[in-house]
Amino acid sequence: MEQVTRNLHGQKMGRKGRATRKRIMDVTLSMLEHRSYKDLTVSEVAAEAGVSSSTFYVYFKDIEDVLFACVQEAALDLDPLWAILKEEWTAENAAHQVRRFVETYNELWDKHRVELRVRNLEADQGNLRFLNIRVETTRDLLQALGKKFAQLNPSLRHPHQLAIVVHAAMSSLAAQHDIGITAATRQSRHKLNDALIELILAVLGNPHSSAPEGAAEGSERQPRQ
Amino acid sequence: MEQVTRNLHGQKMGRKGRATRKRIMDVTLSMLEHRSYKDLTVSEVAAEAGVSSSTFYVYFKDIEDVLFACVQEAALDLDPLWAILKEEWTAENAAHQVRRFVETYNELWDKHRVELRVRNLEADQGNLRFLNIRVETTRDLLQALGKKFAQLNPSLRHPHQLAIVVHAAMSSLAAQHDIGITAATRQSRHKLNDALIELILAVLGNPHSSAPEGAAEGSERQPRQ
Amino acid sequence: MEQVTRNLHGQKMGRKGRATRKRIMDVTLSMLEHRSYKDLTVSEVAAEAGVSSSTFYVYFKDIEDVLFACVQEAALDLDPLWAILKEEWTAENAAHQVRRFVETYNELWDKHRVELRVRNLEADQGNLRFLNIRVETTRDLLQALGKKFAQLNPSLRHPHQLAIVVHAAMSSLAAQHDIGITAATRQSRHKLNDALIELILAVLGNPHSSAPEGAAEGSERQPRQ
Amino acid sequence: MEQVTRNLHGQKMGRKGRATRKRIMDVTLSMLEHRSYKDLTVSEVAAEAGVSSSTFYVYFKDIEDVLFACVQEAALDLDPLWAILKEEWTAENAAHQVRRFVETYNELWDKHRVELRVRNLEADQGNLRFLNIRVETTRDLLQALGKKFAQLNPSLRHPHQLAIVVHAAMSSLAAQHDIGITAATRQSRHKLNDALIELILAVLGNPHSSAPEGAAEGSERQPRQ
DNA sequence: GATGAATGAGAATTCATTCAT
DNA sequence: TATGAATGAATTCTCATTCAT
Repeated sequence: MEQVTRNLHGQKMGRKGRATRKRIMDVTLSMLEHRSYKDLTVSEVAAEAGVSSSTFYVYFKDIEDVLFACVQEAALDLDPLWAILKEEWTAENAAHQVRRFVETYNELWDKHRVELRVRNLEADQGNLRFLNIRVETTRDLLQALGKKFAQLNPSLRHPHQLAIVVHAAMSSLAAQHDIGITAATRQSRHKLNDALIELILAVLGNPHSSAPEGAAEGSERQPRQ
Repeated sequence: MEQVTRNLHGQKMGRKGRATRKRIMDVTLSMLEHRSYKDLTVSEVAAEAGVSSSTFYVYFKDIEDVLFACVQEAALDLDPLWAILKEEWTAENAAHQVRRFVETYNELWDKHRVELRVRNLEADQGNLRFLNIRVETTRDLLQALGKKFAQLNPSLRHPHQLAIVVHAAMSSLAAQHDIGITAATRQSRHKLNDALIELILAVLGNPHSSAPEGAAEGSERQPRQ
Repeated sequence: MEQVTRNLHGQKMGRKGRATRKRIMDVTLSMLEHRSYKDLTVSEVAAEAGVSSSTFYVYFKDIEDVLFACVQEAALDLDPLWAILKEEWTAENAAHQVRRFVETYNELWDKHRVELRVRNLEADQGNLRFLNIRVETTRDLLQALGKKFAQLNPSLRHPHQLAIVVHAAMSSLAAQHDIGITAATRQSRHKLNDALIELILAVLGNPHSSAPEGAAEGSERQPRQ
Repeated sequence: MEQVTRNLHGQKMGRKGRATRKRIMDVTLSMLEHRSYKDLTVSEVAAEAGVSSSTFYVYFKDIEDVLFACVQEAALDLDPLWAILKEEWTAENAAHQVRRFVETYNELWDKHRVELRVRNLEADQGNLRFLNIRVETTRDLLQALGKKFAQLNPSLRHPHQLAIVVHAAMSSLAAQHDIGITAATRQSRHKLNDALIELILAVLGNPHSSAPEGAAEGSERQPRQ
């Protein structure tokens, strides 16, 4: 992904220009934490960013344009997941690796919640460029995850589809989790992760049970089956 | 859910009024099959429904209001799922019942795709009334599903959470499936369902293999390992 | 002023019809106690009166029409003032009569505040029928008042103009007095009346000082000059 | 009263912006000379000012908002009255000063008739910001006038209330005077002023007779009794 | 005597967008 | 690099008003 270096007027951006552009992006994201996408206006974003709306148009075509830029940026941030996938997954550490994968995935959603939510929202409605970037950023990852599954349990009939399903569950849970943040729902996030992991391990042949590592947060004792 | 009997002008609705109201709802849903929610306008909807936009405002406050009414209506249509949950789930028929549940769930999404997508989209953005109706319509269902899981596999640590996770996967898959409908994606839908079912059965202790029943639509039958 | 006996559809009004018509008038007046005339709508008035807006049009052409009817009704209620003017005003009872006149005038405003305010508001903006009814209801009264003035102090250069001026003061004070009703402003109303009466008596040659009759309300003792 | 420096879009107003804003205010006032307040529309005002209605909303929220700005401006124009109140009022010149005060007051109404009428109309209906500005602009003035009264006639029981009453009369007369301008009513304005002045002087102890100074316009001079 | 139902007409309002500076 | 100023073009929205029942 090449660096954006010129604004929409074709001018090379200097330090100040880049700062303004970044500010608009940041402000847009932070506004979306509390407001609905469909009600966000250029003037409001500009005002919040401390520039006039004319200035907005120096850097972006419209709000969607800003958000696409944000989504692109967020898409670069998959390294932590790849790191895990590049390690060895064995019957012995599968439980551990699966847990790390799920938790890292959640962390990425926490970090890029707004961008990912917008990406999915647009993609689900058929917006092509968001659909593409979702496919592109997910495909290889799910491919790799599917391979891990296949390798851990060679008898799986659809390892790749399984990866897709697991991913569907993860992203759906991650997308919902922060709504109405309360101690109660926070707690249950861990339980949901535990359930998800249990599910995955079961299909992988459940090589080893997985005790949650930071087991402090209210997940109940687990009678070994 | 009590019957709506008065329009926004406080008039009692007669047959004609109810028909007009319904027409606006239907038209809104069908337009959303091909257009983005945030670009839908009252004037367009009204025109498409064959009424003036003033008439629109006799029955609804805005587009969101129409959609909420649609979501409410769709929420009443859960009987098919409840029917399955009210049957006996045994080790012998678990595979069968799980498959029926998943497929029925998919059918409901196919029938109410637009309403459910909008419901989730608004809920995910924190819109309270959509959030509430989502919780309300899902809660008891997942409770019941969790019980089935617990009963089939008493050693499950988090049967209820498992139901939530399974539901997350189902709805995420169902929500995405129609984008760019092609023979290819249709096929993969069956594969994804198979994978999902495999996943569920695995965690339930995989009592019996599940061969897809209506195997007509190109999903490969694969004799178990 | 002949009785209104037919509605705008030309139908003779029976008991029920007259009741509905009256209800609309009453409701309009009472709404104007707390809302601005220019924001009042037919639908709101109708709703408040418990009828549909179609029904409104059976009895009145528009809101102004209702109000004009109200103003006409209020205009019939000048007898208390005429009663005082028909009595004898002598040097001895002048103070007493002036005070009665002023206080009775205030009572009429308290009773018909809304109608009179609307009448003046429309008249001041040049609305002819309101202008006329104001002139008609005031003319003879002021004529008579001027005569009393002339009779009590024959040296007055402009007794009639004086009556007009006095009336201007009275109505202006009466119109403002209820704004922000507090114990404080209520009290000051009596003081203002005292001042007004003092003014009138002064120009009448101040035949006898006028001690406020119900002297309870905080008006100070009055050193004789 | 601090200078308005930003428009409703938050932009700093430059020369051009200020001019446009002023033009809208001027046009609004002049339209109200011949039209009723409640029928004035934003589109009409904008058109008359030679701008689009969008431009109107750059500077004002609605018509009331324009008018409030006008009223604020008019409220600054009380210097001529203050000038008179800062002079010495003696038994010898009282008649002269009172006449000057009354006539100057009338001139201010002639100059700001529309603003003042709207201010009173809104205030009388309970509109708070108009109520406040009326109180604020009148309070000190009446205070000062009351002091003059008290000083000229120390035996007055309610000099301040007297000032209020006198003001009520003045403003009521001034407000009505232009309705149906005719030679006849013009003449009577002078007579009414004369009557008012006579009234005031009477209560002040009538130190000296007051012959109208600019006696050209048909008001009869009447040598005192 | 009353009112559902619908709407025409126009007014309010919003907003993205342009352009000269 | 930034922004006042202005607006076109919709869109929303309101309301009085009509008419058939």
